[in-house]
Amino acid sequence: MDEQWMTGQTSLSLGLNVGRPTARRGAPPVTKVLVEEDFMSSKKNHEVEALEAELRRVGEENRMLSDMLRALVAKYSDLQGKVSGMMAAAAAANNQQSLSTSEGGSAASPSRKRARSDSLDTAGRNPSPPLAAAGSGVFAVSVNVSPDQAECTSVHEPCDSKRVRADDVKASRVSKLYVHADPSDLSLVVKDGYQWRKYGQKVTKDNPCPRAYFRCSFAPSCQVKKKVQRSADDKTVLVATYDGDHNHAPPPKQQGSGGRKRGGAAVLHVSPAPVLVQEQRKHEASTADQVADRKNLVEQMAATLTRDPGFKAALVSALSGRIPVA
DNA sequence: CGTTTTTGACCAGCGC
DNA sequence: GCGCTGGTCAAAAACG
Repeated sequence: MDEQWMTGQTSLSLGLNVGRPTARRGAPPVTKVLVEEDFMSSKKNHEVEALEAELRRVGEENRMLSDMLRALVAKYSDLQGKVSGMMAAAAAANNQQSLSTSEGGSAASPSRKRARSDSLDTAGRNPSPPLAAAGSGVFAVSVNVSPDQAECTSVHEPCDSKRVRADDVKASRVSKLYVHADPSDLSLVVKDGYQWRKYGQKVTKDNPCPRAYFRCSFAPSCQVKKKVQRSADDKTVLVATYDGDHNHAPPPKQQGSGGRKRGGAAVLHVSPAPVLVQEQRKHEASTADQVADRKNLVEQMAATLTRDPGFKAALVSALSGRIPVA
């Protein structure tokens, strides 16, 4: 990170009082010390000076962290806009390319192979889960990437590509969804508007929380799979990994279909949906709406994060080791 | 009774 | 070849 973006930001009232309250409480009032303890005054003075210096340093650090967080949010917003623009451009380019080569082409690249297999069920396909609107303070971020990139885009999981098989690469896209769930809710259920049937659960090596495996139960032919696991870092965050695309329209909004209770978290989908050729025009028409939605979401996420004392603590601990103390 | 969840067993890929 | 690990299967249990 360069310094400029940090210094450009000046005020953000986050209440990041890093260590300040305890320092204050630990130090007796200066005047009292000076009056009552003459013989120790010089020693106490030193302590007070040290504490004041520490206080100033912590205050400065507090301000710096606030600035960094603000800049981070601003940069995130900016990058999100750029990424969506690039994805739209790339999709448009792919659209043109596939249109020019899809008929009668013999030298099929891997990506074209996938596109062809996808085309079998392209009609009526819904590219990404129609995630339900979030409740207040609940958010999720989804990243749509190619399968081999997917493992590296997660903040919560280490890059681990050894399990990426050839047929996985050939398979359809992978997207990740981060859902802020109630910590007291132990279920691994992410409400995303589709019906899922759990077919397995496993405890993985890198995370003590079990990982649940789901298949789409709405359409038997639908090959979409979903893995849900709590983040190892933050147990309140559910990480849902979607593997593939639904080949059917989303089910009508169910109020607990089948009568079964559906626990879990409300989510909010942030990412641009993976756009297929046939849906490209529709997508472009709604790009303006999506940009506006993303802006709102970024603001909502920032508000959520800044309200969360746990996030502040984690941010402070994460950054404290990286900021050189004078 | 049909559907979903649970859970131990099984399988395949990978590293040593 | 062996052990480890992630993913899937399938029978039994649970649920509405």
